[in-house]
Amino acid sequence: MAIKVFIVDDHYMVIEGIHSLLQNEKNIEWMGHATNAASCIAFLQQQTPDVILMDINLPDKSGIDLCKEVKEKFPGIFILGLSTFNQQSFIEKMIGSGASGYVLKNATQEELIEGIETVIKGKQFLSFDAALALRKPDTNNNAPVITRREKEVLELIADGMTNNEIAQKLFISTTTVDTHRKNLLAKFEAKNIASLIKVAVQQHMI
Amino acid sequence: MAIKVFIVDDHYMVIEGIHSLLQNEKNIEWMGHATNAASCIAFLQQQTPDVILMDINLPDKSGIDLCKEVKEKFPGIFILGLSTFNQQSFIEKMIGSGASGYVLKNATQEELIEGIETVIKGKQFLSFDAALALRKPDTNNNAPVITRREKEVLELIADGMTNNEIAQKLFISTTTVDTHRKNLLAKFEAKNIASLIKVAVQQHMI
DNA sequence: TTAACCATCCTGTAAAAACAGGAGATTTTA
DNA sequence: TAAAATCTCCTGTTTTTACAGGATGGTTAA
Repeated sequence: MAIKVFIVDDHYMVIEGIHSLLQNEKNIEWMGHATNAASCIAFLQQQTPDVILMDINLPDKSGIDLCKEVKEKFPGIFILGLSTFNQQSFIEKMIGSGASGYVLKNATQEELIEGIETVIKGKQFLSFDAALALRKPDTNNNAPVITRREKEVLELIADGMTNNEIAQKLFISTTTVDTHRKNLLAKFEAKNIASLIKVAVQQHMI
Repeated sequence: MAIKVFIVDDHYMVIEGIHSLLQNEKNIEWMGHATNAASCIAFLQQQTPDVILMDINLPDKSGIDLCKEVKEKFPGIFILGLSTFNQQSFIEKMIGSGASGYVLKNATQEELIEGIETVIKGKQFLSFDAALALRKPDTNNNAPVITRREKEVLELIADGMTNNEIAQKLFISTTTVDTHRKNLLAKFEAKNIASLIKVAVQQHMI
């Protein structure tokens, strides 16, 4: 029996690309597509695919949230994440929300089909690059591990607040905020906040 | 005579999608694809397409730079930008670098073909959404227009350099760097450099 | 050909960040 | 439980930014 595949992505060209990659596979049945989370849910109330290929960037809600919703309402459906980003945090969140794996949009036909055939068996599938990212944490990635409080302070700094303002907002001393700032600079190996913010935004940490 | 089309995009699924959208068009000849700027240039030294569909995000250099390079070396080729982003600044830069227009990746088959057929005549083509973005300047987009020198200074600030260091690097006075910094803060309506850098990186200005 | 814009430079002051070098209390984890 | 990590706080000093309010010459575009 063919594997029933449905796709959710807001880019028509990606939908067409995947359709094209899968159309000659006898083992795979194309059920159609949705370009947003709402119409995906509407479709699932009518029909039940085996695997959903799901973008993490949708116009109405994030793929991570949609993933969670689908897994709650339709736990039997396997979800394979789909994204241009190769970010450890996204991969982890997607899998944390119930996805069985992850395929990059620059994956080949073979990888895509292998991914679908792997997750249908209940196994996990990670694209080559994605697997690499999970296996060696923070090698190329100079984004450090920061604590919850440090992240909180960092976000307020990035919003333009001074140490004093942050201290008042968090009900802590200005010197404490300064310490967090100091530790952030050390962890990022940054010379000042300007270069730190650049890296943090580029790494999607804020 | 069929229009010879070449595509540069690092996502295999997008390449497949466009191929699929164009394969039944008798008026269009598919020349193939490149997944990075270097192999695109190498291809152009062998063969000459009429239109290049070009992503703005490539692994080795930005589509904006590649666009400039192609137009210098092969001025007869028309370039149609291709992106998931619908950012005014990107559209403007792409066209400023010699592109004849812009198609979004969520465009339909009709839009894509219309785009190709329009630019081949030497006319400009802008996707519906892109045209809208150009028509209402800076409604959603709070990214200001900055000068070349300001951008240069901004990038050095984001790299962690102080006013003094930047002044030495650019052979100008520290007070001049301070003035640029002052003007940047005013243009971005930012309280300090931290919040400015955040916005600049998010808007892909640096 | 003016006006607008751009890049350059200046003096001065106040605020904030960066840097050094601590230390105590709590929470997490091995 | 003991070590490690985290969060909290402190006193200083130096460097850097931010802000105010100018000015000059050059380029560009109505």
